[in-house]
Amino acid sequence: MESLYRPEGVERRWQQTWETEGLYAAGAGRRSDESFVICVPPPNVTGELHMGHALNGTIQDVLVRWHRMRGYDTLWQPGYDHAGISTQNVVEKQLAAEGTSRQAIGREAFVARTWEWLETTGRTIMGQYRRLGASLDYGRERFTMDEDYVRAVLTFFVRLWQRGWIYRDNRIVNWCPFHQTAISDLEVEHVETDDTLSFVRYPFADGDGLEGIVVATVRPATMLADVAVAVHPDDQRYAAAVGREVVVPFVERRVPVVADERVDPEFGSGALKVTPGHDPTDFEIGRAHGLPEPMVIGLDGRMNEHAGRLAGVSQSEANDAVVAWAEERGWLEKREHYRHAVGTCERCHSRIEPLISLQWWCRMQEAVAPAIEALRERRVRYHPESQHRFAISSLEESPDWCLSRQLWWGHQLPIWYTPDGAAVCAVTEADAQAQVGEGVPLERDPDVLDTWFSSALWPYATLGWPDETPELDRYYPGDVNSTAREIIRLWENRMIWTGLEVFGEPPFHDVIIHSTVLAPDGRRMSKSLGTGIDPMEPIERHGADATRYGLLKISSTQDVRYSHGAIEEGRKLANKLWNVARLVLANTGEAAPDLRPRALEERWVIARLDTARHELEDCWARFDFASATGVLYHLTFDDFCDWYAEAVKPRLYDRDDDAAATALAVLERLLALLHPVMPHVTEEIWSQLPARASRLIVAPWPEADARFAADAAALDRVQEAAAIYRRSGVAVELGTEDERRIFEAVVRPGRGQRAGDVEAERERLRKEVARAEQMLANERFVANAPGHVVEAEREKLARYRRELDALGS
RNA sequence: GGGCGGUUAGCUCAGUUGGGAGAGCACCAGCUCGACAAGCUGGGGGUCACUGGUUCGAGCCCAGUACCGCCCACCA
Repeated sequence: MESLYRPEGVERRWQQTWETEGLYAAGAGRRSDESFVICVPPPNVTGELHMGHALNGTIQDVLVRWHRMRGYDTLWQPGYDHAGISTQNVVEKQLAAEGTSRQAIGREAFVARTWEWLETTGRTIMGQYRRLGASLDYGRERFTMDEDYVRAVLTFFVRLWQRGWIYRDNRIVNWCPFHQTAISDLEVEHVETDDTLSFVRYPFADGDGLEGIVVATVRPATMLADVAVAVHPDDQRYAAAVGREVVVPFVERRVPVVADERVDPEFGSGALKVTPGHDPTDFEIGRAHGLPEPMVIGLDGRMNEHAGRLAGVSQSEANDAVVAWAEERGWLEKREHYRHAVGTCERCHSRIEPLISLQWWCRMQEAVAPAIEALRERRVRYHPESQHRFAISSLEESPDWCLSRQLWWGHQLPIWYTPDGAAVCAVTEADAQAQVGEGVPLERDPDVLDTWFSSALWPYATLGWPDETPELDRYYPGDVNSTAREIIRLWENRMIWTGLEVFGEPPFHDVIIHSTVLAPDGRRMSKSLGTGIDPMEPIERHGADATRYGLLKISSTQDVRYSHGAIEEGRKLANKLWNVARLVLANTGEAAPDLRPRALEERWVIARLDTARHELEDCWARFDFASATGVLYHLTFDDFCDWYAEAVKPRLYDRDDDAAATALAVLERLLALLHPVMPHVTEEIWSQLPARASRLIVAPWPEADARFAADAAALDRVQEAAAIYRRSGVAVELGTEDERRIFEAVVRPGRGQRAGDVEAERERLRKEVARAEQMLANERFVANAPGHVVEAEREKLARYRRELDALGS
């Protein structure tokens, strides 16, 4: 064994071994009927592992490995999301580079081309998960476009249809002119943008031309589709105007002035031009007042055929034309700089065009009610608690879900139209035909479903639903789900309500919302900012174990900075472990692991290991992974290496059989405790221990062992004496042979120890004594402080006095 | 605008019923002994963002302020 632990080869070797030996598969090492199930958030099939995946993968793997060691039937379900827009985007770009387009090659060829691309280039992340040491059951990989999965999606859609929650309506949507599709509110990214606010006068139709109402707009081109001017009902400035008519500039159309509470009297002039066709608020006002809904902007983002002489021109040209027209007539009051948030497509960053379009929707209110109840009753709990409240309020606010997308890559809607326009919904065309009768021609709706629709079924569609499968029976409902904060609405909440809809039970009982990992400078990690750090880099440099440890260590709060130091600490820990194992292995001869504690340091370290076991279990149960790393670090460095190993070392050199057998046994326990976080180095060392019954990955998690709990403080006197000696050079008298032996072994007095400063140490202790005396002399403290606090203070005082006494005065 | 998180050592961060300010890294010094390309030991270094309040006692609880960040949001 080399003295420097080199993770590269070791980690890859174990990753392969575990997988080929079937130890990642569901049920490996199972010793109990209880199951433990996590489904991985299906990454985009086009994507690569980023830091968030690495942290999330580590968190899930720790829980899975811990439960596997405890004998649960564990299943960690892997797979991919087809990522509708994203994937279509990639392939379209390729086609563009080849001088063609999806329209040119047609839908069938396009979909075939996408599949082809996926086979060659997609699906890279699971390889990266393997490199992280993630013990997913890779043999069960599922894809949201698998044949069976598609059937699940369509079946669920039909179910919603039968519930009466699916409807088709002309409503305002977020239209991406680049992707040529509607996208949901949640896919719109608001970006601060510099703009110009134009104040334009709308003269009264029956006035002399100078009077009128001034409105403010950043998009003068939409004036062509204005159907009213709205003011707040309580706004006295305009009270007299309500009911009159004004003339829309440029188009010179007469429109009414209406009163509506959605208008903010504080903004601009307090009057709002109403354009139901191109603005969400205006759309609502329009519907409330029964106004028409003309549109002047087309699906390509340019002015359409209803824009009169501006038809075909760009919006910015149209803006200029309208403003110029108003200015010529003196109807332009002013223009001012204006900075505001503009909706953009999160994939292509095109400016979103709100426009009215005919789409399929899902009514949400009734659908999510059971989920809200489940969350309130804590049958599902989000962690941390703040996210639980957020999840509930998100569900309460659920707007109807726009399900249709004008894409080709995805699950085509299971809806067919008859020649007279009636829509029927069925999983297969044959079923649809049966509904309308033989001989009636049917045409399938060309749209596909929102990508998140299929993700919402992930926990059970991966287990074979809608068929009744043994997997579904055994592994649904699952246990935990872990994901990023930003997809609580998009994914997490939807899995909960669909699971309740189908099974009456939520798909898991705990949801971990993990930290967002920011760049070291505190900015968001992103490719476009150049702040991204590829997790493969620390993995290759310092090892997956070190990276896992480091990511868990920093994951204490909701936004955390990536820290190289934390990963470095993980590397140190792995190296330390490796070396203490060398010490033990090199000096235990033919001994086999057997717990035969004969000496103080052995009973003590067993007690310490048991305390750490308990603390770790507590951490895992509370999903407090950051604290767990601290427990492991101090257990290894301070307790195991600095005290136990140093104390027992001379006995190992002397070939003490009991010490050797015990050393191997306590090392086993240490490795088991570390395994969920640092699986590779622990398995590597484990494989070199004699008499292995199994791999560490499926070895039993240490049982509670309270036999030596009373010895947890056994080294206190020695540790006290060591501290005094190291600072002052004075060796304090110790009571027992064991204590003196350990002191000699660990502190090694006389070997290069510098003189120390006795007087400085006395002074330090005198101050402590004085402070403690003062505390205890304070009657209010003694009367009000909890008993254990006062008692602790008394003990401290006694100890300091003892130590001072030992130094002589 | 709403919600949430953060502000503690040079850096990254712990600090869980309020009870002597901590860790890792970095820095300085000593040691080097048969695991440790290092390790061990000791040390310097902090108005716990700010202002009030509650309390015998506040990093922690309350009110407010200021910055930083994340998410959400239709103010044209």
